[in-house]
Amino acid sequence: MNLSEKQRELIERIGVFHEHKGMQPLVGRIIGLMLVHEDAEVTFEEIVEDLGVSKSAVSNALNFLQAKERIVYHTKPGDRKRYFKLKIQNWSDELEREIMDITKFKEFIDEVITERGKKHVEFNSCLRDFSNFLVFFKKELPLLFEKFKKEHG
Amino acid sequence: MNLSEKQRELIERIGVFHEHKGMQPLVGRIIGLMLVHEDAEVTFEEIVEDLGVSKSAVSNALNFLQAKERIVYHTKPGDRKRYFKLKIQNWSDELEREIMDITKFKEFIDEVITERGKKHVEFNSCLRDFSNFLVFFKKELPLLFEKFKKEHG
DNA sequence: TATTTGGTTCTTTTTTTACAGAACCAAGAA
DNA sequence: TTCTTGGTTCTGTAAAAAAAGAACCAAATA
Repeated sequence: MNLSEKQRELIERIGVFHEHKGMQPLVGRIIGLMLVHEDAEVTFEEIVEDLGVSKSAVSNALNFLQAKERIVYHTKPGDRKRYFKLKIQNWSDELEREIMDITKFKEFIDEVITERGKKHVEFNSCLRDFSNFLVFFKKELPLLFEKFKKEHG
Repeated sequence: MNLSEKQRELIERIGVFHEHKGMQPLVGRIIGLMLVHEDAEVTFEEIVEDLGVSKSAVSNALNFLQAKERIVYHTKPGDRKRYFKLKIQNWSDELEREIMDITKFKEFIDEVITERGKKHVEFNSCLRDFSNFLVFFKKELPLLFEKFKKEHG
């Protein structure tokens, strides 16, 4: 698509952001490219050209993104190319899942609580407090998402 | 402290959980050890012995955890050793920060919106929707944390 | 049937991460 | 003053992650 310097740099920053979430560099950059691309969709070879990476790397990255349900592709009649685009409709669900994953730490805390001796009363009580907070949080979070859906979308 | 097989295994799982957040393996295991340890605090050499790792690795990991304000240490009179423990009191603040970090993605979306052409109306409108959701979410999240603090702690 | 296209898979290479080991340093203790 | 202790720093290295490259495959085309 002949990206401007500004676009390239934005793609890089979006890439780094996703690296921090544990994604591999190219995966993040592909997300960036799809966001920035004027057509909002890209083909396999466009990625290879625009990001200057190998076919194998692109193949793996795209399959990963599909497995994670972050992208989908469609095809056009008489054209064997796949046109990939982001599944942005489900981003709020994605966000909810992501936050819920963080709260899975509660499982460990509870296990620690039952496993620990009674010795350190204050520490144990801190752990219980946080566990209780997570119970509260896990209950409230979905309500928050619903609230928005009612008020808006 | 002579850890049981069960404790070791729990430490490993807590370690892996933290690896998924981008921490390096040893850092996660140290957090696990501090959680499981009956004294709720550990010394430098205890970590070296219990986790079977080098002094340099421990030194780096502990300095990292201090820089991130995840641990603190105190000393005992006539004892040069440092006793490290988790700052668990601030875990809910930590969680709030962590979630807020995720929502920083809004900055990129907004930048993408201003940078993109008007061509793909639906895609653009999806982006705006999600950006608006994040505005809502960033406003509501702190209220949720406050709500708990009022109702409980 | 041979060739091109779009993409996959397998192996190799490069790069980065995570840690080990040794030398080192400062503060007490002997 | 020398030695020990608790910890740091620097350099090397093993292992893992990320990507390259080439061979490959299936579908469509010539």
